[in-house]
Amino acid sequence: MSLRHAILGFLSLKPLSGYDLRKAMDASVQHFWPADQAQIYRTLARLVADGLVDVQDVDGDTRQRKLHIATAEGLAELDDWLRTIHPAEDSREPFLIKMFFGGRIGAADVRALLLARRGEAEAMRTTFQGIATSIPAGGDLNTTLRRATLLSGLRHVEAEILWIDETLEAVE
Amino acid sequence: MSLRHAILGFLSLKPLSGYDLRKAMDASVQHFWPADQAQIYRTLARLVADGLVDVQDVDGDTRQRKLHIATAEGLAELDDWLRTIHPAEDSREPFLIKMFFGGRIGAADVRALLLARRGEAEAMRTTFQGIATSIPAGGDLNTTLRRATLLSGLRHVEAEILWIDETLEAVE
DNA sequence: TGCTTATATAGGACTTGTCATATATGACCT
DNA sequence: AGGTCATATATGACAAGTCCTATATAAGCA
Repeated sequence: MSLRHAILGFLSLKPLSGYDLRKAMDASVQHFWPADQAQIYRTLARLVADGLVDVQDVDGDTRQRKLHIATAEGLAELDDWLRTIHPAEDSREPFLIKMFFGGRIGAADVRALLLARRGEAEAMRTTFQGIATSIPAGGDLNTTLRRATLLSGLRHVEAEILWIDETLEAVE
Repeated sequence: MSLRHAILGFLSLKPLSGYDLRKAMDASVQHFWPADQAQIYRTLARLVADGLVDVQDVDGDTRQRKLHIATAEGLAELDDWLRTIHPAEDSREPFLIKMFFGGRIGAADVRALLLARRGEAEAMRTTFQGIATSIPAGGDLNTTLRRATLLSGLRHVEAEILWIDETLEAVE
């Protein structure tokens, strides 16, 4: 249920419409929290119902957007969540299921799967590197942490590429 | 929808009851595909309805278990899936959302989150290392690939630990 | 003027997975 | 004989997310 808190996080920065929220998330946290448009609106509605977010219709504007503002309770809830130490959630890796039963399809086909994945990982590495170098190290805490979320993605694709090469060699 | 294929994979090795399946999955693929008991039984029922798995009641046995056997179509479906190159799925990392908005709670609390996560990652590294060393390298394709799924987990926790240390330093 | 695109919100149907609970029996122990 | 544990299967209620579709308006362009 982290979308709730991701949304509260964005609203803690400034009031946003559902539409803006979607764009903001796509532009920043998409690689570790891809958000579905329908889900954003539904979660927003839920947050409003729970009193963690206020809505304000914008009439003076050109568009009929609904500005969402985090309430004091919303911010308190966000900070509580941020400070809580949650155990790591388990991840699902369909690709590893394929590897686990790869014996059925033989080494050649397994190599093809690994190479395809390697290509994807390389592309992601390039993307992450490009964005990461655009954020200089040594900024304030916010910048440092936002940079860190990117580096996390980068470190994991790097590890993935290394693992693929290692596995490719083992399958040889 | 990979549980379907994970199940087909296990049934391709030998017929199993839902109960056995759960134990087999917990003992081998749990770290990349944790399976819920209810979900296993429901998916099994679905596979039977789809003609990919046959059921056989075991009467002679002490227990009233239902042996599940992959049909020819089931195995064909499994192999098709194994050979298909699927694009990597996006992962959700609640922890990174916390990092992204960590500026709200300050460096000290962020460090606490990172250290807690580091502890978990270290524990997982130890577990993975223990199991990985029990599987010697250089076996047949099946063994190599099963070892590879473990090494994948190991490489990723290693990367995670490195990233945590890097981030801890940046937050200093 | 008409076409397309971006803005903006929302509901329906569905899938996957989780959590709790129900049920029943055989095995083992005291 | 009674209690507990492992075996074995299954359902109900729910949460979270995906995909598709509907709706409406403003902006920009040809």
